[in-house]
Amino acid sequence: MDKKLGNTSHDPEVRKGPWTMEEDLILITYIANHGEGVWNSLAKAAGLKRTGKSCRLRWLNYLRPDVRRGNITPEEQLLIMELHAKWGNRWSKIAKHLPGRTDNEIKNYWRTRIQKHLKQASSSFQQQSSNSEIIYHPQACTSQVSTMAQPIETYSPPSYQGMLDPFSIQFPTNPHHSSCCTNDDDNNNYWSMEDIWSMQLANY
DNA sequence: AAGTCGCTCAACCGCGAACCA
DNA sequence: TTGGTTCGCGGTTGAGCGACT
Repeated sequence: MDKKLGNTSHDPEVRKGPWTMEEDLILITYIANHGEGVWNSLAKAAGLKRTGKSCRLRWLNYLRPDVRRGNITPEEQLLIMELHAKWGNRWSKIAKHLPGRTDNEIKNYWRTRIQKHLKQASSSFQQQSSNSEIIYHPQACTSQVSTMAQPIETYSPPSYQGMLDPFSIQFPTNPHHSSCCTNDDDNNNYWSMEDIWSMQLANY
């Protein structure tokens, strides 16, 4: 039993997995009326069969009205790299400097994009270059920052450029739309935050 | 067309910190 | 001070989807 939570993970009453639109609406409506915080009691009071933890995560990472969705901009990417070089994996701290971005989003972005490319870059670096200076170590919290003051595209070694194409910067066509949920025509199974918020406002 | 692979990201888990009675 | 509860963080997992074979 997880003593940190009011509910146990074995509790059949506790729902896990993806949130439904109905659950989202309940959570949004409840927070709109009562405010956020005290997540365990909030979950109970709202009638959600979720842990407080799950509610908090859902709200902070997805439902909050000020959450920015869409691709990370070059400026944001640059900032993430600078701050990561300074602080390491302090995602929440980094997220505070990127308005509308969540720690989870930044963490995922780092792991799936930046870290992967940095690893590849550094390995190709080590293989073919003895006089090049490795300017960044993904895991080194105290690594030099000064040379990081540019996006990956420009600080990467020449041998690395070719593989940057898929990593090239893409500006979001609609920053309010989640890339995974509303990026195509048939969103039968998904809903955008605009949908949810318009429904919530209608209920409010 | 079907199967496989790789990538992305939402969500979960475990732990330590903070808070409170 | 102590023990219980809640919060917040960082690491990890797994479903979904597109690309590739």
